[in-house]
Amino acid sequence: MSDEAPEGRPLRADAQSNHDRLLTVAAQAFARDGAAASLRAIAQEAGVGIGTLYRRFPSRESLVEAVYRNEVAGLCRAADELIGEAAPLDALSAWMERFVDFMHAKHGMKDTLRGVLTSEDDRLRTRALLCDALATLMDAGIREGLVSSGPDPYDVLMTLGGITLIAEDRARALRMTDLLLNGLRARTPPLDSLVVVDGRDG
Amino acid sequence: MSDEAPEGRPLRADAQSNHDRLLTVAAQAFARDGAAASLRAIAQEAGVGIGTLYRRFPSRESLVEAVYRNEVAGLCRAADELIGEAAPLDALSAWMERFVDFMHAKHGMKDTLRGVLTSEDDRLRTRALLCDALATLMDAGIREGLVSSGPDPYDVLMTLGGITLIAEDRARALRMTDLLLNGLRARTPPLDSLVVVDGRDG
DNA sequence: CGTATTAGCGGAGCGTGCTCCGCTTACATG
DNA sequence: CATGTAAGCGGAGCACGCTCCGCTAATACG
Repeated sequence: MSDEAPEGRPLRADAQSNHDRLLTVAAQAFARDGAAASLRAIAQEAGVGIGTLYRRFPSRESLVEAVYRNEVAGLCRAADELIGEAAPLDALSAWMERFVDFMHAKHGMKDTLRGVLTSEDDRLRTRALLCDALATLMDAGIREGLVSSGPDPYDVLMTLGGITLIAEDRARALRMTDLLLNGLRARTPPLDSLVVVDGRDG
Repeated sequence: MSDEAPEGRPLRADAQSNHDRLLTVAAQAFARDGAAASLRAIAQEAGVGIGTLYRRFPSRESLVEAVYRNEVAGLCRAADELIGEAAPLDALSAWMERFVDFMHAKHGMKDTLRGVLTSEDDRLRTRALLCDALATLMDAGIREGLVSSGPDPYDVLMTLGGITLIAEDRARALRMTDLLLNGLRARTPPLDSLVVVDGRDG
């Protein structure tokens, strides 16, 4: 938990220790109580004042993001592995499933996670990380002509995020993901290389 | 504002009057302050206690839903009109655009609107209304072979809802909607009625 | 009209998120 | 080691959402 190294000059020793303790306690609290965990209680359990918590993590999102940063990073790394293991569309599908499962596991943190995905705050690098991972997966599909080159990966990520935000159960989320995936597929073969032989009315 | 007629025995006269006043005041408050409008303030301005507000509208969603019920009903009615006016896919696209605009206008009410869309509460008929409207639009497309018959309209509505929840700006929401629409399209024309005449490599 | 019943009322009260600012103390410097 | 200073601390305080329950008065009925 000491792997946090904020930019700028290093934190004062006591501040760093408080920071680390907050993260540890917050991780436990979120796991135990869900996103509804009281920030006041977290601060108290970590032995700091509520003011200290808010100075270090100005928004609930920033705390959540810090707690789950490693997990998200793992999700992003998985994209590269999947590309090596499966056909592009399968890799894309599998990654989206992992994304859904990750978000689903954070049950009750939906409002917070929306903040993570949409915040303008540059310090929240998570969004950019996810976006890169998805772009990599899409590119692999585009190179093989299986995925349309039109859609912006960011839009796709947001749609995926929207799905996980609103879907109550995993099964529905996966069906919705399929819908999205279908929308991503390139229309093959190209229309102008085709002709109708047995048209039964248009 | 007196068009509210809850099921069961009619409200006592004073209760009905309070109910109506709450709706009027809430509509103004939401328009003025967004979803963040203080329910306490609304109750006070309507001249009732906070307890009364919560008894009549147990959740924030239920109040929001009541305030916007008419608007949503109009949106649903528009589906039928659009079917008469435009080709199925265009009608579907146009309706989705109206949906996006409606939600966008309710800026800041995203958490609340998610509740309206996902709540299990049967008294919130809004979701069913929207679902029916969307199903009608999809059916029109299915009959002409333009829309895939696979996807459940509810899933589609949820995806649309997810898009409007997470998209910050209208343009992005519309691009995401296009993605969804693309996922809904039937693969036309049927593959087994086609033959490649001028394939330039797959 | 008089009365009983019960639908309806309203605010005290608890726990929440978040801000603000006077106090404390770790660290650089001599 | 002594000291100045600014980085850091922490909780009082405010407004909020929501619940609970004793009080009030509208209505049904004789």
